[in-house]
Amino acid sequence: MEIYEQEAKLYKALMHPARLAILDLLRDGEQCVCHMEAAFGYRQAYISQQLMVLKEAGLVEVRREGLNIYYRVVRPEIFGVMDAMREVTGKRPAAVKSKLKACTCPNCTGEHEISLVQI
Amino acid sequence: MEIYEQEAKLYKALMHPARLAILDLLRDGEQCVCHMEAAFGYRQAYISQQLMVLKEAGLVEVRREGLNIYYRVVRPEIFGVMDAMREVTGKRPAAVKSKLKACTCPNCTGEHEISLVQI
DNA sequence: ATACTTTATTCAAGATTTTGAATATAGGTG
DNA sequence: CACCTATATTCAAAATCTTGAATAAAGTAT
Repeated sequence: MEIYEQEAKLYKALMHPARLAILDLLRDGEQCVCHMEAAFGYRQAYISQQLMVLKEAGLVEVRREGLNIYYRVVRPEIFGVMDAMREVTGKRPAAVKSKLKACTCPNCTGEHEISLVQI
Repeated sequence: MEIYEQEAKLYKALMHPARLAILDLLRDGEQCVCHMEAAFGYRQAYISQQLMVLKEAGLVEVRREGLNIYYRVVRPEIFGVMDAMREVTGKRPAAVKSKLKACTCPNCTGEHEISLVQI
């Protein structure tokens, strides 16, 4: 039964709305924590806690660049799981382009456009 | 964010080894509770509790036939989620043919062979 | 060094899950 | 009806999850 235990742990990592939202935001590549604050309006400590859960599950990894810390998904197959779940519910989340104004990371201030969550 | 909440509830239903095992057993059609007792060695009350979780999540439904009660999956798309998760872990569970000896339901006593979990 | 920014950790109270034990219910049989 | 069998429900203690508040740490800039 230990395979089921391993799977159960991964489902547990997905078992939270904020973590699902974070993973969706990471679909098109790494994002800094400030992005997630700006996108969702959660407090920083809260996001950091949820990111730790994803990291302990082995789903994301971290990279530091100056002041900012970027998270990325290291098991892209997890998006297959999320897509399959949307076949069950029949719904998909809206893009999160809105309310990204407050982010101050170098990727966002000025030059490039905000990346969307395209599903 | 309510879509994420709905998804999170479904992941929560999958977040338990016993429930994953039960769903695998239901891959090839309905099974009575006694099957699950025989297949996994869990006590009856325990299985019944896990089945209630799956039922409340809307993943399974029930049919009574005489003394026996048969559960079946009503959202087969959930198997797509489970298969996708096995792409993440790279492992798949073994068939559960073994230890089904003790089951006494009419489908098992004598006439037909036990159905396997074929993935 | 000092101050500031970004992110991480710790702590604790409340909520929820897990699990076993005991008991209840519902249908079948004699 | 009395009894048996198969399954469901209830209850409670232990474990875990959630969430906010406070604080720490690590890097940058002056």
